[in-house]
Amino acid sequence: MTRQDTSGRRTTIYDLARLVDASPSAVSAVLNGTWEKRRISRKLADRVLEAADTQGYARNIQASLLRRETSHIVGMIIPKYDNRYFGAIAEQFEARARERGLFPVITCTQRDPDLELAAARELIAYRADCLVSTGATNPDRVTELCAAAGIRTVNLDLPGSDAPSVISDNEAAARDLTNLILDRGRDELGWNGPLLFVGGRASDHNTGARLRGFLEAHHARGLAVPDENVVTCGYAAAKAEQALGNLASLTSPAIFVNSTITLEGVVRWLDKQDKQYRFGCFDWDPFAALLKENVGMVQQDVDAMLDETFEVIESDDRGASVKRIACRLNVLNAGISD
Amino acid sequence: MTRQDTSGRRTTIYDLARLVDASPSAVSAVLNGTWEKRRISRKLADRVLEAADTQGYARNIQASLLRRETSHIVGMIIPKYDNRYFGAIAEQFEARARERGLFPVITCTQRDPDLELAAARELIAYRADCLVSTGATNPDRVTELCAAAGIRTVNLDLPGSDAPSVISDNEAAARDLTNLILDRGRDELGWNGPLLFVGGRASDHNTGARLRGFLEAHHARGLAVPDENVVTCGYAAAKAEQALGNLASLTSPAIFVNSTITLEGVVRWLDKQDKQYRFGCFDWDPFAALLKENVGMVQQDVDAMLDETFEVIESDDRGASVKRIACRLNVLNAGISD
DNA sequence: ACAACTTGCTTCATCGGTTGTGCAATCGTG
DNA sequence: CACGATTGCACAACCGATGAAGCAAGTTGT
Repeated sequence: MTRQDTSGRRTTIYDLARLVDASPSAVSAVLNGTWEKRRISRKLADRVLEAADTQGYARNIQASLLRRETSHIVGMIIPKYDNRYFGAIAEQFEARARERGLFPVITCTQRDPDLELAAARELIAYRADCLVSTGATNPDRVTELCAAAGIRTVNLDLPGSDAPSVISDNEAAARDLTNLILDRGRDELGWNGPLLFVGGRASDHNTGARLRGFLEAHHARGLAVPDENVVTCGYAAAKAEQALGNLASLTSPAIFVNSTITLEGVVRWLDKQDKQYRFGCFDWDPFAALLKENVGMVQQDVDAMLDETFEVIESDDRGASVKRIACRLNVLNAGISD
Repeated sequence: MTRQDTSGRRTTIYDLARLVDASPSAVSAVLNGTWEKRRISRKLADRVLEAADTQGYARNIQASLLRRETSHIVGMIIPKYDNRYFGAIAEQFEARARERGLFPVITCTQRDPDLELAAARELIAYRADCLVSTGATNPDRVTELCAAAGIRTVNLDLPGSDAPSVISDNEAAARDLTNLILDRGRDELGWNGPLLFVGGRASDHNTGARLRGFLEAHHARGLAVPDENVVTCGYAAAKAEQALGNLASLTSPAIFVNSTITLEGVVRWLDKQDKQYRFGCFDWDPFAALLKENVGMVQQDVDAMLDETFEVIESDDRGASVKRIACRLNVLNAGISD
C-alpha cells in the first residue's frame, strides 16, 4: 500500500479513472458492484480494483449517500452504557445491524430529555433510515420528530404511543420474582410479611408494571402491602441508601430491588445493619449474583428483544403495537443458609 | 410543526428558498449562521428561520460535509461494552466530543482483528477527522490505514508504535495492588508466600506490564515466583475457571486477578473450594467490590485518560509518544476478618 | 451631480459518486 | 454482405449545501 502522491487530497474515482484510462462512471460501477449489470468487462474491472487497492481508495460515503435514496444508517439512542443491560443492548444492536449490511450509530443520552431530542435531530440530519429509541424519557416526541422527516422509529425497553414498541414483560417477571423472594424469605428467614420494594420512579412505565406484578403476587397470598413498603426513590444508588436510612426501621428483611444501580445503594446500606436479610433484583449482573443474600435476578432477554426489534424494522408495522418479551428468572444461592 | 406536504421528499434549502422567495444560498447562509458575515438582512433571516421551523427542516449533512473540508466526526473503535471500564470510556468519549461540537461514532469490534479494520475503513469512508482506537489488537495496522487517508489516530488503553498512545500506568498500579494483596494475605490468612496471578494473555502489552509490576513487588520482598503461579489463560471467565481446575492444588490462597471478566470465573471456582482466600483485581466493578474476600481493586482513571486523549487530538503530536496515566487503588474490606 | 462605498442579495461552479441514456464497435445470422 | 442484436463503455444530469464573485439599488462625500 503506497500512500497517495497527491498529498492532502484523498483519492477519488476521478483519479482512478485517469489512472486506468477509463471514465469515472465505469470506475464507480466497478467499485459499487454494479459493474456486471452495467456490462463492464472483467478486464477493466480488474484494473480498476487493483488501482483502487494500490491507491488506498476509500469511497466518499457523503457523496454516495447524497445521490442515493437510502443511507443504510440505523440510529439508536440509549440512556447509559454503564450497566450490563444497556451494554448488551448496544452490542447486540451493532452486531445485528452489521449482519444486515447497515451502519449502526449509537448515541448515549445520559437520561437527558434535551439530549435525546438533539441526538434524534442529529441522526435525522445524517438521513438515518430508522431510529431505535431505547429507554427514552419521551419516546413520543422523538417519534414525532422522526415522522416529520420520514424516518421510522421503534421504541425499545420503554413503550411509546405513536410507534411500535418492544419491551420486557415486566409485570409477569416481577410477579415471579416477588413469589421467589416471598418463598425464600419464609424458608430462610421465617418471614411471612410483605416485602419492601425499593427503587425507580412511580411515574415510570416499567416501575409501574413491576409494581403491579409485585402487588399481584402479594394479593394472591392474601397479603396487604402498606404504602411505606414501596420506596420509589429513583434509581440512583445514593438515593436508595438515603431513602432506606430515612425509614424508621427495616420494615421487612426481604426486599425487591428494582435495578442493579439501586442495588448498589441497598447492599451498602444493608451491610451496615446487623440483621439477616434476603433480596431479589429486577436486573442481571454477574457479580451481584455472587452475593450470598441474593435469591434471584431477573434477566431481560436482550437477544429476543433485538431480534424482535429488527423484525419490526423490516416489517411495515407503523402502528403503536407493543411486543412483550418474556424475561428469565435466575434463581440464586438456593440451598445455602447461614 | 406541520408535516411537510411534498410527501416522501424531505425539505431542502431549495424548498425554503421558494417559500420565502429568496435564493438557496441566502437560505444556506441563514441556516448555517454565516448570514451576518454575508450581509443578509435580519428580516430575511427571520423569515427563513420561521419557514425552516414550520417545515421541520433538517440540514442534509451528507451534502454539507461533501462540500466542506472537515467532517467534525470523531470515531472510536472499542472491543466491548460489557464492563464498566469500556462502558465508561465510551460514555466519556461521547460527552467530550459533544462538548466540542464534534459528532462521535463508536463502533464495537468484539476483539476481532478483521472487524477492527473493517470498522476503521468504514470510519475513513465517513471522512472522520480522527480515530481513537481503544484496546485494539493491532493498533498499528489501524494507524496505517488511517494515515493513508490522512486521518490522525490515537491509541487508547493499548499502545501502538506509529501514533500517540494514552494508557494506564499498569506496572505501577500492579506493583501497588500486589503489595496490598501480600500485606492482607499475611495479616488475614497468615500467608507469606508468592501470590497466584490469573488471567490475560502473556503476549498482551497490558498483561506484560502488570506481570512486571507483580514480579517487582515480589522481588522487593525477596520472594521468588514459580512459573506455575502465573496463569495467563486469557481473559474469559470460563477459561480461568477451567485453568484453576487444572492446577494440582490451590498453590496460593491469595490471588492477583487480571480483570473483572476473569474474576467472574475465579470467584465461581473459589466458592466451590473449601478454603479461605483473598484476592485483588486489576479493574473496578461496584458489585465485585462488595465481595468480602476482595482486598482491593485498581480503578483506571477514565476521566484523566480521555482528557489526555482529546488534548493529544487537539495538539500536533503525531509521534509515537506514550502518556501513562496513574490508576487509583481502592482498598476494600479493610479491618474485617472472618 | 457624480464618483466611491455600502447594503443586500443572486448566480454559478463545486464537492464525489450514481445512473439513465446513448453510441460505436463487434458479433451473429440468413 | 446487410441487418439486427449484443457488448463495452462514455456522457451528462443529478443529489443538496456552500461560498467566491458579481451586480443592482441605495447612501455618503465633495
